[in-house]
Amino acid sequence: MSFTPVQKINAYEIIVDQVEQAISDGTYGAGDRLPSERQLMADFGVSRATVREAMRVLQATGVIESRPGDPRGPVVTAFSPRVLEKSMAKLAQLDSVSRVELLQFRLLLEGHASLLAATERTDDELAEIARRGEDIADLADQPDVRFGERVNRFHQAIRRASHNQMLEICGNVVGGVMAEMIDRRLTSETDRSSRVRTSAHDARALVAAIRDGRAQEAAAISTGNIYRYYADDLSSEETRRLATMMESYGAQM
Amino acid sequence: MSFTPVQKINAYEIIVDQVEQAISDGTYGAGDRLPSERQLMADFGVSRATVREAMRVLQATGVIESRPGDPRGPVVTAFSPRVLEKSMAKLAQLDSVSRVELLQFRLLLEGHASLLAATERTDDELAEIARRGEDIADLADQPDVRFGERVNRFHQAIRRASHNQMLEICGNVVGGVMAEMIDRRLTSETDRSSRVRTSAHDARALVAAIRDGRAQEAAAISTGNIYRYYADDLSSEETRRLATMMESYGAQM
DNA sequence: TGTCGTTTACTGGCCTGACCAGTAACCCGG
DNA sequence: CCGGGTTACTGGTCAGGCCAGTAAACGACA
Repeated sequence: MSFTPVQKINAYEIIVDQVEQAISDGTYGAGDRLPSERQLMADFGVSRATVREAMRVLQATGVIESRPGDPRGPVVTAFSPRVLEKSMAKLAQLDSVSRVELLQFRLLLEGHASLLAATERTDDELAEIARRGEDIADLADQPDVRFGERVNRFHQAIRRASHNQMLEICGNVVGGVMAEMIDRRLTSETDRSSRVRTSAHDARALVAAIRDGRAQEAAAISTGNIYRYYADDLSSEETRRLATMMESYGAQM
Repeated sequence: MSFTPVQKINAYEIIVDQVEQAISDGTYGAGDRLPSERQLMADFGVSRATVREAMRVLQATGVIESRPGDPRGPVVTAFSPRVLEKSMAKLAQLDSVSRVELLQFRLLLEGHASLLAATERTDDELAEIARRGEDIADLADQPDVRFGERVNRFHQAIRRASHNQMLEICGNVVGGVMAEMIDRRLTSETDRSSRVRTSAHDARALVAAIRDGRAQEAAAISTGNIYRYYADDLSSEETRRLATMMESYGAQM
């Protein structure tokens, strides 16, 4: 016989749980309106302060949105990756998550996004990918535009064409975090222009591979490009930890 | 010239931002104590209700923990993936995410976890993996123990040995969601025992591959096993969407 | 009849002030 | 030096109130 530890639950938590339950069992769906705070206060038999704390939590976790003055009450929001992004960004910036881990994870996501995009993409998506790819080359004449962000948009189009939402969202998060890191670090102009050149070149090759459905090649190009971007800064230990993964994609190191 | 949309910021949000800022710039670190609500109320020049709403948000996002009666005030918590897990779980349970997408994503994570574990694992981790693998075989005599959960624990040990926290956390979430799906669906006893047998067999092969550092093989076994588990239920279209990925791991379909 | 401003009845945001149960440091008697 | 009671705090919750904002209902005017 085992005892389960008693965990005292605050009043506001009960409200949060009930609302989440009501949403997950379909009582409320995206776009529906919750009762007003004053109504909830009567329904749950608690004070308004307690209701408000519960609303704050639901709002912070991306479950509802509320706006002062709207007589229709708080609205149940459709899923948005905002919360996911924030917590993942926090994880990524954490000291305990090393650069290698982040890079490994990114290679993994981008590699497979390219792989899937090569077979799943529609023609419209291919066109969008190609357009974003050309945008990178244009960077050569635009010294003030952020490089990391532009490249990330290219990869974003690929992730979308993978037709896998989990992959897409997670990739967007990690890609966004790393793009920001790049733009914060990139200072030297000569360095920038050389990076623009190689990235634009890789992008064209990648677009071609995706166009022709050469999935493995697409993955190899994609991961190879990302890898080479960071290669200079890596220690030998870090390089070793990436080797197995790069090999699995058949990419050049 | 572009204008940025005005975004009204609530009082509590300002408090949240300031506290998060103070933590990210090192003013407060894990384990440190925030001032009491009454003190913060004086510091920020707001009412206690507002301070409390801010505290609730910080608590919900896993930044602080607070306990009634503690004269030392709320404690700044070390990062915990709890929030990330929750939002990830929400993503995985999203209706718009299809079975194939979830399975694709899982194959991706488990495949690379096995790949990395083969080269990065310590001896202790290998022992733990082997132990969890044998636990699966034991299931044959324990009809009441949940199959999906047990297999997930095995994979969990592998994910841990990959030495990549992002991979580990995401894998745990997706693995957990799918394990639950399995246990909800698995009813027939003859079906169960046959699945136990094949899974136990695959687990032994996987442990051996990881032990010997045969990374690619480990990934192939891992993904192959997971795939075969669901293969019967897949439509031909779903099978097609998985083919490219399975091929990239060199796994049998 | 249809349009457009105004009213109105709400909404959420925030404040004040209060009571309670819990905690841990402090202090004092042994 | 030690142990138990005291005390000064903590967070949890409540009641009631004011404000600015919103949108729907309304009514006047064309």
